[in-house]
Amino acid sequence: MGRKKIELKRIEDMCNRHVTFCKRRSGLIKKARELSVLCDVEVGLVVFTNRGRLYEFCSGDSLLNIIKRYQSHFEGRSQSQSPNEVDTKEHEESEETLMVSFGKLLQTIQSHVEEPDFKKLNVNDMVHLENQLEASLDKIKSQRVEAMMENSSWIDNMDMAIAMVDSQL
Amino acid sequence: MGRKKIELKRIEDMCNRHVTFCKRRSGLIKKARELSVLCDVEVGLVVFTNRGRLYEFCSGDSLLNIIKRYQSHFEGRSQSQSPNEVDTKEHEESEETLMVSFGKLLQTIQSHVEEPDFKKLNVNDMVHLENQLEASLDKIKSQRVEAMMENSSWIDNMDMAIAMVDSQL
DNA sequence: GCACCTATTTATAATAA
DNA sequence: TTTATTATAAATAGGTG
Repeated sequence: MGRKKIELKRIEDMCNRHVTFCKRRSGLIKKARELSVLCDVEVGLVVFTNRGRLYEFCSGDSLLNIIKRYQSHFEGRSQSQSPNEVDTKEHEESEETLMVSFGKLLQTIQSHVEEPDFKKLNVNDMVHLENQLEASLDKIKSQRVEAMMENSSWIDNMDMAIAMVDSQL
Repeated sequence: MGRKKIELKRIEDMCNRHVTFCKRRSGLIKKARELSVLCDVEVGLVVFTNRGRLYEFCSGDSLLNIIKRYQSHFEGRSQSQSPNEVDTKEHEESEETLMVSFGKLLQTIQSHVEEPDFKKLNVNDMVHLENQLEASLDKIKSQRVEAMMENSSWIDNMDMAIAMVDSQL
């Protein structure tokens, strides 16, 4: 709905993409609010930019409440995949290999970080490292998700586990 | 956008309300998908009817991941400050502090990875580590983007830099 | 980044099936 | 509930300040 019809794919021009993001983000939030008011339903919405910026909307007090409600919706059953955009990834890579390469990657990054002039690290190198780290993270996540599928009681002791890790860090 | 303009308040006629809900719900989800594709952002959306029925959308694998990311966004600060439509950007953190904490995080993960029974690491711990790593990555990225803004010639020697890093890894 | 503009495209209200 | 129609209201692409 504009001067021109646009394709449904990532807008490549970064500047244009950002302008469109600003406009459509506010449009989406407006629609979410209208739906919640007109139809008397609870709506929760979160948007993460790739820079890690967060935008959110919720119809009630706090999104955390809606999230709780969402999570409790799945308690006691095996986690089913969300119907949208089902992921078909390749899980062929062995866990062993995956972890070794991830470890090496971490070492490389660590050595960079430990350098006193890390801040002067070439920005291009950082981009590359970020991308590799992200890719590794994705693979590990997908493996974890698989593990979760097999052990559906994982959510029960979540709080305890988080507390434990917190104390370690 | 219809034959008539309607007020922004709860539709009292239950039948009409439900028809409107069906139409607008699908419209909202369509908009959410478009935003995520066009602007390359992560979007999570949940809708609860007052009868407890759930409708959801997310741009990635699972809403649970987006929720985790959302929750980790608020870790380590005063809780319960999540007002609607708030742009939560905190770039106040000094680069120095940022890199130190990132380094510590890497060390922690590294020690986990190096353990022989890393594969048996509790899945919940891994989720937590993933989230922290992701958050750190986001912050570093945004700082890098800022740096790029100031030095716009960065793209020129991108290929060379990537080749260099490749040979290091 | 935001506010405004205008030509177009989209969403949808009313209605019926 | 979903689907189709169609007149109309809204959203928004591209642009300017």
